[in-house]
Amino acid sequence: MAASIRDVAQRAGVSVGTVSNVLNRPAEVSAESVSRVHRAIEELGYVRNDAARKLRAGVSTTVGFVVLDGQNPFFGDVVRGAEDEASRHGIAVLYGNTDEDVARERMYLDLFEEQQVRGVLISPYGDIQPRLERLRARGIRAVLVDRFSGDGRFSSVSVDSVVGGRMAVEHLIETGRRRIAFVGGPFEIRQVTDRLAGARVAVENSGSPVEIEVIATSALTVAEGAAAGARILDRPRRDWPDALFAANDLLALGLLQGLVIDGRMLVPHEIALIGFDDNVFAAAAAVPLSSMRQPSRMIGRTALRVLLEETADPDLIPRQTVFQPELMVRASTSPRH
Amino acid sequence: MAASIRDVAQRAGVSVGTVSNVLNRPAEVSAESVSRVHRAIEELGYVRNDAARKLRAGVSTTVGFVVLDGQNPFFGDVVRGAEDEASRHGIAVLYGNTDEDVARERMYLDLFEEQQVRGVLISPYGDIQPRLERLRARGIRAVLVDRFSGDGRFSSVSVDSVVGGRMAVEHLIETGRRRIAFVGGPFEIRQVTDRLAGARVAVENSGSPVEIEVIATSALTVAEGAAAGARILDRPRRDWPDALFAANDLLALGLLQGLVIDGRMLVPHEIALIGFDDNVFAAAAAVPLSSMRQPSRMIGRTALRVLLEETADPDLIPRQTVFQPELMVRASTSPRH
DNA sequence: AAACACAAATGAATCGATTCATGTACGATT
DNA sequence: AATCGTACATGAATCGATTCATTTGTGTTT
Repeated sequence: MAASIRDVAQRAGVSVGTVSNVLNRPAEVSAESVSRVHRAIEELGYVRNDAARKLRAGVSTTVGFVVLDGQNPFFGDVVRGAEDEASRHGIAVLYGNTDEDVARERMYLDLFEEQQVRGVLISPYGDIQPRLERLRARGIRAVLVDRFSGDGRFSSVSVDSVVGGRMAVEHLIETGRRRIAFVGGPFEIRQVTDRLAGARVAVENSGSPVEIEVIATSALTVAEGAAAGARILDRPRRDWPDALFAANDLLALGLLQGLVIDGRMLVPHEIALIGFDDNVFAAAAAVPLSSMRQPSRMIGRTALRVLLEETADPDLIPRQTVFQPELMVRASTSPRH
Repeated sequence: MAASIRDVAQRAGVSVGTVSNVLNRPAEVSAESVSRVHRAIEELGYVRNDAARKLRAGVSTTVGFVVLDGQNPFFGDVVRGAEDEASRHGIAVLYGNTDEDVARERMYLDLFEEQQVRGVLISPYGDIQPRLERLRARGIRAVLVDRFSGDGRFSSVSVDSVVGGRMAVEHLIETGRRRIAFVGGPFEIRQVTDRLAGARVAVENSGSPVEIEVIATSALTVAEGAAAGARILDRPRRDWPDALFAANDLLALGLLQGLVIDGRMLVPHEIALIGFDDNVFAAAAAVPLSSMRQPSRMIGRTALRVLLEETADPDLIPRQTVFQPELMVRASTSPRH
């Protein structure tokens, strides 16, 4: 059997209370005891039992992160940022992927509640306000990630998607495009509707006669992007848009692939293309992809930091952190000639 | 305060033992009691305290997964597969990213040990055999992922990288290439050396006068791939290889980007290119990328299943599961003309 | 020498779920 | 009527770390 704190105490010739103090508040213990206890720990290969610790002290060393789409490099980066910050505090990130599925989302929240995690980061899909309220009643705080908390009941860390959508389309208009299509969906995802809303604002603000249409997809994936691209090419040429704004880079990369005819890229000469997220593959695409950069890692770090601050001081009122996206101009939106 | 099992017992008018039985072995409890207990649980919003459960029963509902490179879509898929299987068993995956850093790897293993996870999945970087032995001594089993366990002390689930490397280069040779460069590194990563070894086998087996050189990279990333591509173009044209085998798709996609001159792709006409992993972005690249497909999700699922079987029956002896990679031929390795 | 202050160490009580030896009730069997 | 078997239910003991009221020890002050 693994050594317990009692074994360590016996070996070091001190009481269990002292061992616990060495572990948790060494300043209150004599140097002599500290070193004896450490030696005993070393010799026995003692490892603290987190379950017992959590049970008695009520503190947990894990936070849960419920992620919308684990395949998306953007979320990979966000998780990575949260993890970086967490590891600095000796905290582990329990990670759950919902894949835009309400049942899975619910399951992970249940699991985290049983585990009594220190707190929860979540990029929500369904309407989970009630669940989060319940968690809070239990003393588990939540921070929304990549999603603004409309009513301010929870803290959030996100990027302004409306502004991002506007900037993207303004850029398309400035470079001379007039027939713009927004490619994205499903519209249950808040980021999608926000980006579209921003796009519409840009169109309305432009003095020029710009048209915008919506091409709906059923998911934000490469495959859906490619399919949407093929659908566009099926139309008579005069009905083609001259610019595409994809709701994220996965779609955009799929579109890029779909917009190849006989090995000839239509991008950017016939059709400009801009994505959202600026993931690692955007710059690396054969036609380097213009995109709206989100500080993904920073979002993760910040969300974790906010969460820890809130759990440290439960009286803190929720706050919304909003980052601004940044336009990355690359070849896929070069003006024609 | 949150309701405990005692509160539930009181409300339902039964003993705590009965409540526990309802939760864990309902067959041994009368239907009457079951329904009363369920009603009480409902009314109180009772949620089981996992810490107390783990402390007493010694069973954990989490497994740890130590991942080499969380940014890599390949590992994203593997994690996803493990998660799918786990959620089916009501188990959560604690996930830690090492980013090819020995210290981080160690940190996560410590954390998992404290948490007394049910078991550990790990795609190892450093030499962790001793750590895993120690975990086992504590009753925590480990399964190696994407890495064959040389001495058979642990179970493993992986793809035969040597065979994969051989198949990739055989394909290059069959399509008429003769000056092959292997692009990859660091060589601390076992998969890299295995793939190179396979490549060498293919060269030796070929009757033809095929040359192979090694272009080393310091990481398996898109950026490193692009840099390697630029280095190749810096050479006088007669020293160019006519085919590249990249150790993974991230490198290959970077190479693709690097091998663009004045908007003209050198791939596949001047240089053929094949990657490894067949990640989502491979098929979507502007020059669709030939690659060695690994059943990534299946690897994750299988690893988790093996782990659960072993923890259920500690007497099981370790077994090695090896999948075969599959050659996906796309435009990037088309014969010239 | 007595009184006091302070530092350090002690160990029993505690967190909440599980387990298991023991108890109870009731019908079946002799 | 006595005995037995079965089905349920009970509740005290337990897991291991933490906490805190108490004790012990040492030095200082009067």
